[in-house]
Amino acid sequence: MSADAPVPARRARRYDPGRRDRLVDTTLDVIAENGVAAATHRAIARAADVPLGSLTYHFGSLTDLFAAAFTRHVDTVAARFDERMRAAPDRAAALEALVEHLTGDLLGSQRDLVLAVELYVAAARNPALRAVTQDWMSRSRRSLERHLDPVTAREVDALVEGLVLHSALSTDPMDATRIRSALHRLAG
Amino acid sequence: MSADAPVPARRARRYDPGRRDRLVDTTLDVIAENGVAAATHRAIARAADVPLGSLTYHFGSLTDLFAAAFTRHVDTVAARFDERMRAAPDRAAALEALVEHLTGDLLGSQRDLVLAVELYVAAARNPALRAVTQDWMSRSRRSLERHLDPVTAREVDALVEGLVLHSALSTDPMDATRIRSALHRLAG
DNA sequence: GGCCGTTGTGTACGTTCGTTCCTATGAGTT
DNA sequence: AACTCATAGGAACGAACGTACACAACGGCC
Repeated sequence: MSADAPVPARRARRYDPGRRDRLVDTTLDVIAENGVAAATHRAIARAADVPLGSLTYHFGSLTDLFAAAFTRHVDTVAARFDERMRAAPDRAAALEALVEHLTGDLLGSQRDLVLAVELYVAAARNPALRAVTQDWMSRSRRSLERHLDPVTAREVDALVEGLVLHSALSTDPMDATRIRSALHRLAG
Repeated sequence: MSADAPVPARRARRYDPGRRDRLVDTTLDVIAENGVAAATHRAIARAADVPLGSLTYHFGSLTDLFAAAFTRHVDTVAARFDERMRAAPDRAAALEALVEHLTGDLLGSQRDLVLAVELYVAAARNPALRAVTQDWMSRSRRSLERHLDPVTAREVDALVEGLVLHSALSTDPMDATRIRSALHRLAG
C-alpha cells in the first residue's frame, strides 16, 4: 500500500556544468519567441527544463540575466558583422556585404531582428541594459567606418536601423534589390 | 462617538463627462513616462486620479485601452505630418518640412518618439495593435508620396524610422544639419 | 417628486510574479 | 572513506496584477 505513493516525482538530473550558459541561450530564445515581457523566471525555467530556484541561484536578478543574454547576443551579431566588413576589400564590397548581412543574416532569421528591437526598448527603460545598446551602436559604427567616412557611416547606420525595424514589423519588408539601391543612394 | 467614524473616505467627485477621453490621454502619458509594461490599470488610475473600477467600466480590457490610446496618438501625429506635407509646394520644401517634423515635432518632444517605439514593440506581440501600426505606416508613406515617387518614399520612410529609433535611444542623436544632409542624399 | 437606467466606486478573487530560504546531493579534496 | 562546499531543487512569501461584481449615486423622464 505504499509502492506508488504520492511522491512529488523527484527530479533525477544533477550536476549540469554548462547550465549557466544554457540558461543564457534559453533566455534569448524565450525573448525572441514571446518578448521581454513574457520572459519570466518561470517561463525560462520551463523552457530550459530546470527548476525555478536554479535561475535565481545563477543570476542574482532577472535584470542580471537579461543583461547577460543581451550581451551575448550583441557579441554574436557584432562579431559576425565586423567580420563581414573586415573581409570586404573596398567600399563597394562593403556595401554588398551590408546587403548580405541585412538580407541573409538578419532578415533571414526573424529571431535576431526581434531580439534587436526588444533590446532597444528594454534598454530605454533599464539603465543596466543601456550600456549593452551603446556598445552595440558603437561597434556597429566602427565596423562601418572600415570603409565609410564617419558622416556617411552614421547615416548608413541610421538607415540600417530603420530597415531592421521596418523588416521586423512591416508586413511587406523591402527586398535585397530595394535595400541595395537605398544603400547606394546614401553611400554609393 | 460616531462623528469621525472610520468611514473609508468616500470620493466626492461624480459625473465626469470627459473622463473616457481623459483616460486615453493619461494612458499615453503613462506609457511615454514608464513604458507599456508599467502601464497597468492601477498606475493609469492613479495618474488620472480615478478609482480602479472606472477603467474597467470604460474599457473592456487593458488591450482595448491601449488600442484606443495608440489610435489617438497615431491620428495626432499622422494628421500633423500630412498637413506639413500638404503645405509644401514642391519636393525641396517637402524635404525641409520633413526635417522640421523630425527635429521640431518629434525630437523636440521625447514623448512622441518614445510612444512610437513603444507602439512598435507592443504591436509586434499584440494582434489587436498591429492594425494601428499598419495604419500609421501606410498614412506616413502616403503623405511622403505627395512629393516623392513611391520607391524613394519607401526608402525615406525607412531612414526616418531609423532616425527616430536612434534619436530615442542614442546618447548623441543626429542634429538638423546631419539629418538634412542624409535626406538630401537619399531623396535630393 | 418618484422611478429608472446609466455612470461611478470600492472591494474582493484568483493568478502570476520576483525573490527568499531551507534542505538535499554529489564532485573534489584530503 | 570522510569531509566540505558549491550546486541543485522545491516550497513558500508578499506584492502586484487583470478582472468581476455588488452596491451607491445621480441625471433624465414621467
